[in-house]
Amino acid sequence: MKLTSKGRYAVMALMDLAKFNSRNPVSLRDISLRQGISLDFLEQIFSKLKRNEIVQSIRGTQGGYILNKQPNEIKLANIFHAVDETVKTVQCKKESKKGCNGKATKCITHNLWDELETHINNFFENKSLEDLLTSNKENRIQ
Amino acid sequence: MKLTSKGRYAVMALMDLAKFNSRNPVSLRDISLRQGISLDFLEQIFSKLKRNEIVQSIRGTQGGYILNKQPNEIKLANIFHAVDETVKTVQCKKESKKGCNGKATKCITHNLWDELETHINNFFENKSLEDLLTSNKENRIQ
DNA sequence: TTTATACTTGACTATTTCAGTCGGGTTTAT
DNA sequence: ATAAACCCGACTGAAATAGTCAAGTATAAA
Repeated sequence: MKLTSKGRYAVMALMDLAKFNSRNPVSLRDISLRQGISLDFLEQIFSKLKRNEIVQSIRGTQGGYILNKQPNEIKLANIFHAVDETVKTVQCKKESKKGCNGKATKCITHNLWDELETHINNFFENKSLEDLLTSNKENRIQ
Repeated sequence: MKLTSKGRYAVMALMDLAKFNSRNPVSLRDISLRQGISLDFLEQIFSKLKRNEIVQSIRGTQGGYILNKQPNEIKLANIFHAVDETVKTVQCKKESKKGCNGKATKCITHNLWDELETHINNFFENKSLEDLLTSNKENRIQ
């Protein structure tokens, strides 16, 4: 099981954004430099974040992005959902009509993955950007 | 984030094994047919399960595999560990000496992934094969 | 003792996903 | 005007995944 970089970068970038979000928009170039993330990749990510109304963009010189909500209103679940980071425990989820493994019935472990998915989603839904910022401040990391 | 088929198959196969484990060994061929998993792939998986002392093998005609422990002693964590299914939330784990993203310090989100990893591992460590069998029986699936 | 069943091992491969790159835009403050 | 920034879609190399394939060895049963 693994999380992809896209989701991780999205969280890193949004934390960065929240930290420097004092009035003025923050450019992706700045985030790219501070966090060590490819600028092109960041653009892809922010295009999705914008579409999902997590950030607003301001074009032109001196432009950049700003948060579209308060940090405590932005849950990890929202972020991951925005960048298509899904918790697909297992393929049987997709073709839920015909059942798993090509058979008519649900596979023997189906409920397990359901449960796990819920377990992980709970974690993501109870964690906001603000929570991350606070715990980050306490620990004095970067 | 996703779980691979190897881990899922391992769990399916062990549940199948536990169910039909009344005295006689169960052949991979039977499991393959019942669960719709490639025999060759099952062989790879069971080679690991054996190495990790989760199952025992009996060679020759009428041979097969049997569980090496009671179902309540086999946790999901053991199974996943055996088949190299790891919860790698994020790459910064690997090179923990030099820090994440190539910088000297931990990345801004490091603690988050640590926490998530713990959260998921708790789930796996508190779930045994027996638990799965019971809840499966209740739901009358397959 | 032959034979069929079943485990054992390691190399190979097609497909998909990931993480990013590249090349073109458009908008707007200065 | 021009440079800084956002915007957008296509492309690509590398790695991981999900198997396949081939060539064994062990053993129960006929």
